[in-house]
Amino acid sequence: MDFNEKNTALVFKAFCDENRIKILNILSTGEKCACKLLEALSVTQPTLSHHMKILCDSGVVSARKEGKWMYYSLSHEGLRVAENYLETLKKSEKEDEND
Amino acid sequence: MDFNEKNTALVFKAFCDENRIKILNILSTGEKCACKLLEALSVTQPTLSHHMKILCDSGVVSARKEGKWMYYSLSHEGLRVAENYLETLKKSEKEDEND
DNA sequence: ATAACACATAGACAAATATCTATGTGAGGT
DNA sequence: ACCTCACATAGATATTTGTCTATGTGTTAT
Repeated sequence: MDFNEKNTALVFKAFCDENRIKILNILSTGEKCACKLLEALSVTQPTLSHHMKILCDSGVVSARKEGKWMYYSLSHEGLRVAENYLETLKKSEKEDEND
Repeated sequence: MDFNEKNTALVFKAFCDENRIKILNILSTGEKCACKLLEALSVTQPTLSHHMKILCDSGVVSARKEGKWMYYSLSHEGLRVAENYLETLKKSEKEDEND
């Protein structure tokens, strides 16, 4: 479980933009087509595409192509990386209390 | 538990910069003085100050003044907000499976 | 009171990022 | 083959952000 700072920051890039949070919230209700996300977001299609790339790169979202459509969904493994980091922060603190 | 997108993004700003991750990692071993953080970071003092402000604003770090020194530590409540959001994402997904 | 120290704030600047328009790509339908 | 549709990529631009130098503020020591 090696957390270098750069990678950790990359994972959390997924969560530090308002539009991406909106996207994540929508995906939390299940897999969605890109066109559905586009309807909900008041940005242009290339802008959505840009955010989806960041979300996929961070590992928090996974993509699936079906014909001409792209389907996006939350990645449990990606979410777990973020959760694990937060957990690690808390755990170290507890260990410190024993010093 | 109202998560508006802007606030949620704000909380996660804490985690999406490499230097701030370094700071959080250090704070995970317990409360530290600003000067200790400065030693560890190869940035100038005002830059550190800038990052500490972001971390405090996000709620993930809390500050304490003692004489001329500032002491920073992780805030469990702040971390919990981040954790809760991640948890919410996963939970909604599960609920969706029952549709 | 003055000086020194620890940190914050202001302002400048470069790099990164979010957004757009225009265009490319690849899959289906006619 | 051609067109259309859904999405990606390229490139331009404005905004945001990370960093610096210079300076301000408040605390402690002399």
